[in-house]
Amino acid sequence: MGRPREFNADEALDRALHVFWTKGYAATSMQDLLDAMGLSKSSFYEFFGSKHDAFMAALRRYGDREVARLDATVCSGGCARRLIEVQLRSVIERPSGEGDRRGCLTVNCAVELAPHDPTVHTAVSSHLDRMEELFHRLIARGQEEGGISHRHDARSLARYLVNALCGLQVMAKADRNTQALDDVVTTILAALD
Amino acid sequence: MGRPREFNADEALDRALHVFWTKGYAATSMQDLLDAMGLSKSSFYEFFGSKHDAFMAALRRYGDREVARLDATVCSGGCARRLIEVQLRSVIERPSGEGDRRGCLTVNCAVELAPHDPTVHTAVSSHLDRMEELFHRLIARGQEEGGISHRHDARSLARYLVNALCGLQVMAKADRNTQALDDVVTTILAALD
DNA sequence: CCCATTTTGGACCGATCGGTCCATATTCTC
DNA sequence: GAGAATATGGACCGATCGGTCCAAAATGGG
Repeated sequence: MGRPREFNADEALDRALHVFWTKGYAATSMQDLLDAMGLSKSSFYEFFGSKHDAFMAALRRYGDREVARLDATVCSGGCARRLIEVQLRSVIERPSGEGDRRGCLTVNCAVELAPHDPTVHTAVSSHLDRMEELFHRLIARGQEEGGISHRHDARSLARYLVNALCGLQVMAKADRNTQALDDVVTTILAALD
Repeated sequence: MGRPREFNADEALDRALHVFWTKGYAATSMQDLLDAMGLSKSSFYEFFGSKHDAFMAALRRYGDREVARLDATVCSGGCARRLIEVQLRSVIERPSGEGDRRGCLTVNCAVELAPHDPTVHTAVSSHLDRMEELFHRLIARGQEEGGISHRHDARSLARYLVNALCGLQVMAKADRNTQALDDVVTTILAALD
């Protein structure tokens, strides 16, 4: 009953996600959002509540997706050591000149908003926790299978990798040269030997 | 000749730096700046040109200071390995509840602005380059003295440490728990053995 | 076909944005 | 103390900020 919605809510949220991801929260205006989402102000406020609400929805969707992606990787059953390498390299392999260098939305939010916005802080923490957990599982498996040494315990290695990954996200945003990033990944991975 | 300035330009810039560092560029309004710096709009625009100009001046001052600090550390002649550990721990040792979790302004800018602002990108690159260079010197010395192994070459280790440091800055902003950060630092440092 | 229900476009809101401008205030030189 | 030079306070600018509101439009059920 009632007038039917003229837009796809999922798609609209994805477009909002893309804008926030590219420009950051503060630098994104309502007009930016409405233009990208292709809906009117009243529809936006009806369905998303506020700029901040929409942002939180987008951030949570982003986190869930990233976690699901890593989860699928972990469950794929490939060589743990190799899967970790692929995960690290995927961060730096976007060609230097390419596009917006959006980086990782969670890292972006950790930097821009987490210190002052408890809601964002919670979402960021949750994402990092889940990433750490998945890496932990992956590393434990790698250690059982022998591809990863027991020099460090799995928990420490998981935390270490999350940290390294966040560092790489920053390096990629700063557009560091490819050779340097390659050195970094190689050195990071040596901790698994 | 002419009416004398009523404020200290260095001090005013430092106050602006503090605001940008705490709130980020976009979230800092002119009013925020004027309040913190204690000067009028006309004085601000007379001496700093624009919000963006003032920001760049603050960012460069910050970078120079951080580089000078690390340089002093490197030149202090202490045990290289130990100096590196201190440098890493200094990032995470601010009590979790304390203050604003401002992190590192260069990392903040790399994330918020570098992808879209060439001037910022240049300043960030310069800072990271100089940090890498100082770490390189420190590591090379540590390898000569024997406190750091030759398992990795000094250049790669320097880049690896810059990356790790940026990761820790993100973790600190996200207010990760102390135990986890400690694990990370320990694991990072193992690369020097 | 009419009404209840829901969505939509867009006018409108006060506040604030970064920035300009100028009259006034304060100094120094002569 | 007159006049050149510089600094300051604050009025003022158009644009934009995030958000509200309501009349018009579009649907389904009766």
